[in-house]
Parts: sequence; C-alpha cells; structure tokens
Amino acid sequence: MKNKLKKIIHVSLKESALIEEDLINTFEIEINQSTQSDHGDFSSNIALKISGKANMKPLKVAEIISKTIQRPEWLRKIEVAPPGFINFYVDDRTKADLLISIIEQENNYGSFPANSQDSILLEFVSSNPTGPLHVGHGRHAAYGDSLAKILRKAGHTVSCEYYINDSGRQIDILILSVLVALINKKESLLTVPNACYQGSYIGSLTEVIPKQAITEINKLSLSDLKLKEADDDSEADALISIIKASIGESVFEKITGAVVDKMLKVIKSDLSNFGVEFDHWFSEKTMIKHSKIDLALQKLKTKKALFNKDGAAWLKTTDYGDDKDRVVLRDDGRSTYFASDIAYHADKKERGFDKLINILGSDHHGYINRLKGGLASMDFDPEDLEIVLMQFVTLYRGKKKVQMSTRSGEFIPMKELYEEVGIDAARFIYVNRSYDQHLDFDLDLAKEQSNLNPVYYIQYAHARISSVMKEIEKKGYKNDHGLGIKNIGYLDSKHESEIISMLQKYPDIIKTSAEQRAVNKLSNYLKDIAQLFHSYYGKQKFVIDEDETRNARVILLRCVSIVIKDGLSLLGVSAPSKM
RNA sequence: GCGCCCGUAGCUCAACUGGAUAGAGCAUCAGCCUUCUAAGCUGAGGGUUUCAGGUUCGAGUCCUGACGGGCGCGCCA
Repeated sequence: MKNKLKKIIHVSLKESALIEEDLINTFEIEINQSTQSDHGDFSSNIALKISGKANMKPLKVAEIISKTIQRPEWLRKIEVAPPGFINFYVDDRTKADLLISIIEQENNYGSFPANSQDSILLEFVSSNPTGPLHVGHGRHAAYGDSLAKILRKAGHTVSCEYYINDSGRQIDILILSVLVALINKKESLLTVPNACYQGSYIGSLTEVIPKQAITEINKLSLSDLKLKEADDDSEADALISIIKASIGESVFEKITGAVVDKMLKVIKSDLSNFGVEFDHWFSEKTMIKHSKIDLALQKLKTKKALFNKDGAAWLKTTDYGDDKDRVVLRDDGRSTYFASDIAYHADKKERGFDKLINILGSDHHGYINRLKGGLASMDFDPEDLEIVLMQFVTLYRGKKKVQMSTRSGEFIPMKELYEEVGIDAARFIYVNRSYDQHLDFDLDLAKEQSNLNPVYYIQYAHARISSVMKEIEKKGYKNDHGLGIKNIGYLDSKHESEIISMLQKYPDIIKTSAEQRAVNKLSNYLKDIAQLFHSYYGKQKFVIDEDETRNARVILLRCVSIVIKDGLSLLGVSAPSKM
C-alpha cells in the first residue's frame, strides 16, 4: 500500500515539474500511516520537504501534487491539509482485503519471508554459573527471548546462545565457597571468607559433591585453612591452591564438574520455566579443550598483532577506538578473559553467522570497542558485532530500594520474582521499557496490585473477544464469513476505522521493533490496540440480530484477536480466552 | 578528571528514529453494570518536554553548553 502511494507521488512529481527531475530522487518519499482518523489513512509530507527547492509555499506545492495525481479506483479521497500534508483515504474494498488477509494468514500476519535477511547469533544472559539468575538477568532473558522471536518474524534466521563461563577463578571461588560450607556443616569451624559466594544456594550445592571427594575433604588439615581469611581474590587464590594441593587436582576437578553441572541445571530450568529457550549452550571449558584460545592467540601472533610489555602479550585495541591496549596473555602465561572472548567471537563468525548481537549489562559499555578490536584483529568486520546495552533493574519494595550483590547472596532470584508476580506480568514489565532506560521494578506493586499491570488489560481484550464469540454461538446465530466480508462497509464508525488502521500497522511495528531492537514498541502497540478495542466494546454490541452488521463486526473482532494473540506470543505472554 | 547512557503530568512511562493539538496507566474528582466479562468504558483537572542557545517549513526527538541522575575507566570476570 505504502509502495503504491510512493509510486503515485513519484509519477506526480515528474508530471508536475515542481522541481527538476534530477532532484526528485534526492528526496525520500515518505508515506506515514495516520495516527488520527481525520488525517486519512495515509499521509505524505513530501510537499513540506520540497517546498524550499520548488520555491513555493508547502500548501501550494501540496495542492499542485494532489491535483496532478491520477486517482486510482482504490483511493477514495485525496486531501490537502495545512501546513502542507497530503492525506489519502482508501476505499472499503481495500480495507476488506486487509481483514480477509489477516484471517487467512492468522499468526503469519505481519511475518516477513524467512531467510530474507541476515542470519543472526543472539547471545544473552550468559551469566556465570556461580549462582542462580537474579532479577537483573530476568530482564535480559525476557528481552532477549522476545527480540529473537520478533527478529524471526521479521524474516531473520536467529540462533540464541548462552555462553557458559565454566572455567577460571570465579568457578574456583564457587567451589571454595561450597567446600567451606560443607566443612562448616558439621561444626562451624571456618569463617566464611568475604571473597566467597554466600547465598543459601551454596549449602544445597554441597549435596552434589561426589562421595569419594568428601573423604578427601575430610582429610584436609583444618588448621591450615582456619588461619586464612580470604577477603580478596588473591587471598582466595592462595587458599584454593592449598586445597587443590591437598585433595588433588583431579578430585577438585570432579567437584567442579558436579557443582557446575548442578548450577547449570538450576539456571536452565529457571529460564525454561520462564519460557526462555536457548538453541545452543556454549561452554568456555570445551572451547579451551579444543585449543580454540591457543589457536586464536597463535593467529594473532602470526599476524604480528600482539606486542610484549612487562612480560605480557598485549593486543593494540587502541587502533580500534579502545581507551587503552589490553592484555591477552598474562606474565604467568595464563590467558585473560579477553582472550577467551576473542576466540569465542571469532568462533561465532566461523560458524557462519552474518551478524552477532550481544545483549550486555550497561556496565559493559567499556567493552564494546575492545571486543570489536578483537574481532577486527582476527580479520572479521567489527561492524558485524552489535552490542545492545541493557540498563539496570532497580528493585524496590514499596519505596525502599533493595540492594543487590551476587557475592554476598543479597539478591532476589529471578525465579522468586516470576513465581510471585506471575510469568505473564513479569515478562511484560521487563519488556515494556526501552532497553536503554532504567527499570524500576517495585515488587510490592507487582505482587499486590498485579491487576493494574497493563498485561492484564491486553489479555482482557483477548478474553472479551473470545467471550463474545462464545455468546454468539450460544445464542444460535449463524457465522457467515462471506456475508461479513460483503458488508465490511458497515464498519465505518470512528472506532472501527481506527481499529482497522491499527491492524494495518502491525507489520510495520514488527519491522521497526526488529530493526531498532525495540521490543517495547510491540508491547506499546498491543496496549494501543487493546485500548481501541475496549473503547469500541463499550460503545457497540456484537451479539445482535442483524446478520450483515454482526458478521462484519465478527470479522473485525477476529482480526483484533489474531493480532493480540500473536503479539503477546512474541513477548512470551499467554492469551487466555477466559479470565 | 575522562568516556557511555538517561532527564517528558504529583508517580511509572509512551510518542511510529524530524511531522499535524505531546499521549496512557496510577493517584484525585464526576458519571456508567436487570443487556456480549466493570481486570472495562465516558468525562474533568494536571505540561515552558530540566535549563540556555543553535540548525529549518517544522524540534520532546538533531547540534553545542550548563545542571541533575545511573554506569564504567584491572595482567577481575
């Protein structure tokens, strides 16, 4: 429709000779869907744009263009409005075509042809398996999952991936925390070091330690341990070394395997119960096993991309806009986290994805140029990597801010949140705010007044439509699709044209939501269409004797229901038929 | 100090990447259920879009500066 109008205007611009023909293509002909019914169904601002070049007042230009246009049959009216907009009104036939196609396509309405776009690897959450996911991760999970669904609907091939940081110091500290908890289970002999994780989940992790390992742990000389106060990471490292030496690396490894495995199971089930599924779980440990990091470093060395300073190997990321150069290989020979990330992201590209999107917390913004530099050093286009920086979730209980820290165990798990406020409400609240906006999540409000959540407003619209349909059936009225289509002309009230126009917007919303990674555009759209429906519902009756009007309205309701249900499903929210 | 993000009604947020009269919910006030679900509808009040300049037919949106808030600036992950 928009393209048809664009062509019409283009022809008119040529014929009217308002501006030189060469200039015509320098202006993008914009067609907007009108927000208000008295602005027609579509409008164009082209007259405002070219008035300067045409040396005429915009209104005059608009009049000339609209007079030059050879009005096709399907355009009911063309109107000029100050300061120079041209408004288009389409005919009933066109509207009927739209409604017919929505009903035919059902949940495919608004979808773009698959594989018509780039293939995307979408990485999100990727929280270290050192603790359960908390409410902050919930935002990432809800947003990432919805974005993936929207991107797919917009025609992209998307693979969702979770990077498991299952190797390195943080994991060692997790094991240390579990071991301390295990020893303290019998009698509290050890002071829990500050560096350790301290949530209540640590205690339950002790249960997965293999029996054989427990006998080794029991042999530990507690006097060595008791003296240590591991308050920072390096002191924790020392303590870990002692334990590793006493019980043996392989036993320590076994414990690590069991604990991480258990932790991952918890994370996976929390996500899955929240409706978030990943296509692939990528293990850092496995990557190391396959020497991927060594190979990446080798490649950088061969390319002479690294330089030595203070005994370490550095990558000159300042060439790519980073603040400073970064170490990839420490003076003790161990590779850094950054080295893992270079190898990991190169691997993503090697797997053939056109575009890599990472959803990261806003505290990672300093990481963007570094990571792009890493990709570029590996001969990939840094433009292929896109980072979506998610702002923080601030948790409130009423007016009181809830402090959060994973280390100290002071956090509200994501699971607790969605079990209490409900998955639908939680997912909607998470996603209804733009990702670059801070989110204040008030637990009390979400729990106590969950009825006030906009998600119920949208779901209620869907339930009401289902209810009307049931009632029509109950009263024994005959549903006649053809009769409804024939009488689409009856849908000429303000409410009805506004709803039709809103329905028509859906594909555009999918497109912009996908392009701008703006999941909240979809959620806001759903609120808008629900609002139009509720207002319409208050004004009109649907269970009526008149066959023509009833069947026409039923078609409209079915379309609204289809779009709401599909939109909600993209957000991971259910569309109940009864509430 | 430097860098990134943000600032819209009393509160929480929209505004289709520059368009027409800046819109919703909550809260306040006034109405609407013997009739399809009142988790709803209708109406009222509430704004110098933090401030000061600039760009143009047109600015909440773009540019510059100030003020206010969040985050970051490790051979941590």
